[in-house]
Amino acid sequence: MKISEVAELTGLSVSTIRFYEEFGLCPFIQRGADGKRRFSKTDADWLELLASLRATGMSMSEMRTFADLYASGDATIPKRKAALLAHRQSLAARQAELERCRTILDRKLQKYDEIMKDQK
Amino acid sequence: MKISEVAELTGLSVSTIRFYEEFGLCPFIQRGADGKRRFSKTDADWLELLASLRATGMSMSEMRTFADLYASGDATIPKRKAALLAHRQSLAARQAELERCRTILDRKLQKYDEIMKDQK
DNA sequence: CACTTGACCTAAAGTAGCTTCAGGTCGGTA
DNA sequence: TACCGACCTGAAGCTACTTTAGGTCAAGTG
Repeated sequence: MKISEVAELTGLSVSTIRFYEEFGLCPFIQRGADGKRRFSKTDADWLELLASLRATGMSMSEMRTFADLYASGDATIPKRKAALLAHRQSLAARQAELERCRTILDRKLQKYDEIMKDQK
Repeated sequence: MKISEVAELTGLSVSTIRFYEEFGLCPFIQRGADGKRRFSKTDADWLELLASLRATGMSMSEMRTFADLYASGDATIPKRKAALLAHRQSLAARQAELERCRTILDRKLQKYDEIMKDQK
């Protein structure tokens, strides 16, 4: 798979994928004889997971910790599971926070409606 | 109201509030004779709204546009309402995206469970 | 009464997470 | 053969803050 295809698939930009690789988030990417990156299905799945973690607020350094576990093989799966469970918790908190902000926006919209009604 | 109290109230840091003022996001902050910022209830409410907008992904430049409308008085309320409605749409999209990411995490957690079960 | 502490101030530098740019190498096509 | 588009690297630029350095002032303490 080419880098542009993985970008399409994951929603990450081509630059971001290269940036992640340089940062050590995807350790196993092979190169063809032409020097270009070749992504396996596994690589693509891994990047999709990284994209979800990033989109839900995991920091680069946490992601690197997670990637280091990934690079160390299946023995680290319990640790990876624990990390994902913890992150799921923080995601729930983030979702609750977004809901809270939504009610603030909605209240503000209501106030605007009242003001506009009064002025008529 | 002191800056530290507004920080407490809004969840913004003291530095962020100063940064927002310098950037022109809160035009009406008065200073005491001692040179310190004094926040009215209205100022605090405005910063709370800014905090919600920021937390839900509005950019600084969009926030400035919004703040400029705010500074121009009640005549701009219809425009402000339109801006908030548009932003509410993008918030909904963001929430949907978080849900999507959550299912990806959950699927991954399930896979981990299967692998760990197989190994026993 | 001197002294320290703590909240505030400004201006400037540092940071995270990307994106954009400059400059170069290929393989395919008109 | 000459150009196009996708890839490459390394470095600079950008956004939204945070941290640091250095200073003022009021209040509390020995």
